[in-house]
Amino acid sequence: MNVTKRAEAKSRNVAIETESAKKRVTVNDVARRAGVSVGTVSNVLNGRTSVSEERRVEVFNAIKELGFTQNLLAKSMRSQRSRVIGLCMPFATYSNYYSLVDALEERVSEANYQLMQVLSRQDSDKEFSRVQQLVAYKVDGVLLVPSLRPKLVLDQLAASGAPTVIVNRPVAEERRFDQVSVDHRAAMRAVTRELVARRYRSVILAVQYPTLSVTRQRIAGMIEASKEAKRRLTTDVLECGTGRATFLSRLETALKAVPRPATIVASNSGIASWTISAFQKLGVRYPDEVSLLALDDPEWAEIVSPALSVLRQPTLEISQTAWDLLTARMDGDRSPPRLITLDAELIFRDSVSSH
Amino acid sequence: MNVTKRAEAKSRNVAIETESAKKRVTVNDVARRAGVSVGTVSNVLNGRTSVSEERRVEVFNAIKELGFTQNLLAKSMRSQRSRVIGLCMPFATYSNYYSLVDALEERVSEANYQLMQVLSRQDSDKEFSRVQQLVAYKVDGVLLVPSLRPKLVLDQLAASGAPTVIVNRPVAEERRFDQVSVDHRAAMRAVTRELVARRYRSVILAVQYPTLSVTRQRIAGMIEASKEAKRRLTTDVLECGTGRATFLSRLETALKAVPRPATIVASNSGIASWTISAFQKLGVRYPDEVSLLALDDPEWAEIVSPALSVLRQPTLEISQTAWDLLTARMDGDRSPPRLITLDAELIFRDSVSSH
DNA sequence: CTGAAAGCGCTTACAG
DNA sequence: CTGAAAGCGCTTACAG
Repeated sequence: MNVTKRAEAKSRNVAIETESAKKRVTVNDVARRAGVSVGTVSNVLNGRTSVSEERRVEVFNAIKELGFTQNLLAKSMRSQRSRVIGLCMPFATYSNYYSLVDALEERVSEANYQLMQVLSRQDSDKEFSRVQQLVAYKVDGVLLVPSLRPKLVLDQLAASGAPTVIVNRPVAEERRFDQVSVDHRAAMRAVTRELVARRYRSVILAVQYPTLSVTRQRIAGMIEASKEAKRRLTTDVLECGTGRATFLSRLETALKAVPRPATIVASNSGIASWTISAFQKLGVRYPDEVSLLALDDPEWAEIVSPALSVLRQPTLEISQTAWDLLTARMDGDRSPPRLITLDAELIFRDSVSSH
Repeated sequence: MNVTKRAEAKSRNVAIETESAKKRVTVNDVARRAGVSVGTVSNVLNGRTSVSEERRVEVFNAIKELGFTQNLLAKSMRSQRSRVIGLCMPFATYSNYYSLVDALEERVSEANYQLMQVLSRQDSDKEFSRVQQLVAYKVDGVLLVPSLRPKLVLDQLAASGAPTVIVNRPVAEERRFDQVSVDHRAAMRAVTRELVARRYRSVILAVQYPTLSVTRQRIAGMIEASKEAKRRLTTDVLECGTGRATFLSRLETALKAVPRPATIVASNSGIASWTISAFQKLGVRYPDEVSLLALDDPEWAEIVSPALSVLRQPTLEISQTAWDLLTARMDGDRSPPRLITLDAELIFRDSVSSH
């Protein structure tokens, strides 16, 4: 109905400018008004130097008088550049992710691009179809925080030829795209070493997705550090399950079996929050009985008491690096894909005691 | 360089399918392969019934063989419908906002639309230019959480004719667009009444943006409730300022002047978090000395201790309603704009004592 | 420096 | 049910 209305309004009577008839002003109208050709209008619009000052002024006047705005869809289509960036990530509601969105939106919009955002919700089928849409909209580039099984989506991106940067979650064996993330293995090694130095006897890594590349790297880092330790250190991985109730009982069991003093390392702030709840319910006092550390840095870390120790992800640096890599690719950079790792910052607060 | 490369690859040699020559498969190629016209391919693609089963199969085979994917830019341009929704909000990093993004992305993508997201960062100039971009990309509809001074952007949207729904922050005197939000005045009235019933003698509303419509409505609600109260209730508004240090000293001053028992009502979870920090620094114990309540519901409300009392925003309901309104408008609904208000849920936890 | 023409990849009446 | 043609609103070589 809307469309029919528009179609009517448009049929051969461009001159009409009634309130009701939705004026659809194009470069043609501007050209006519300014007494130049559409090519010249286009040249003015795109800031090409080849237009005389006099005509430029005429064109700008016509644009103002007619209230013309460029149709970016048409422009994208003709110039084969959409100036749209696709962003696909598993979630929007974790600190790690919305901080990234915030930082990327800044980069992207300052470079005069738009952000088209989709969520995979950690489901690789959804991820595939969402990214397919992005590709079909001819985004100039894709920023991807991959799901658990990103093989198909990555094949799809490779086939599409869309410049792509993998962010935050490295994909092992993937050599077609740039990747930027924290070195999760080194970070977890550093965390574990620090716990050893503080005379902890056990570390439990609480994870949500055991098969996730990030998780595996963290486990590897934890084990490395425990092997090289002079003191004996028990390490364990706790699968959190999908519900709070499950987690609560698993945590309770795990705590019984573990040599003290022990630390729970929560792989994200969601789990850290579950853990604190669980501690409250179980009557476990931290850090007196068990310590706690989270592998990302929620905004509430300092207002819970005791304050939460965290590994702070370098979100700004990650987003800046990802954007730089992506723009280089969009500008035609054909050099071999790069794997960039950044350092996270370890911040100890009251939730881990010093012994 | 990228563009030149593509242009080369495309010049008249569609048949070539070398690895290097980026195949750009179009409906023309599909039509040729299937031995039908492009019109028929289009009809198949759009699920029109007017195509014989036999041809449909041929077309689908050709699509599969050639690895064809529709160019949604071209489709949008020709059909005058982009199936893209523009979303503009001030921030991405507050619970209120990222929950909304999450819920809206679900609605939007299930309806086979895409989300183009921009942030105004509470700056009306930025808001204006970002929304201009959205309009220029011919989004089919706009969801707007307005900034402080949204007049120009709303005029712009009205002029563009893009169906628009104002979300979360109602704009007074605005009658051109649908609006959906919590009735902030009623909600604050309810909060205040409840505090009166609990024998509180003073309420301080801590706000970030005194001129924001939401803030003014809340103040009005607070004052209404205080006037109707049988017991005397002191009400005050505390401007938080832009930095934590400023806030800390202002809060300290405010607390001295106020009759006890008193409650701080934080207008969002960010301020609630600042307040908790400030309490910790000032050695103020809540709720013993002062109570605390936040007007949105961060995920950390239950893990701080004492647990935070909140007014929970009906994010899911808001996003569902906004989406319903928007789709109706996009489908041509021309009925008078509606102003829909939803109820928020008041949840008392330990941060407000019962006296 | 400027204009006329072709074309980006689709959809949409309109004949047949 | 199907095809040929026009056109969405731009940009881009190419003449002049």
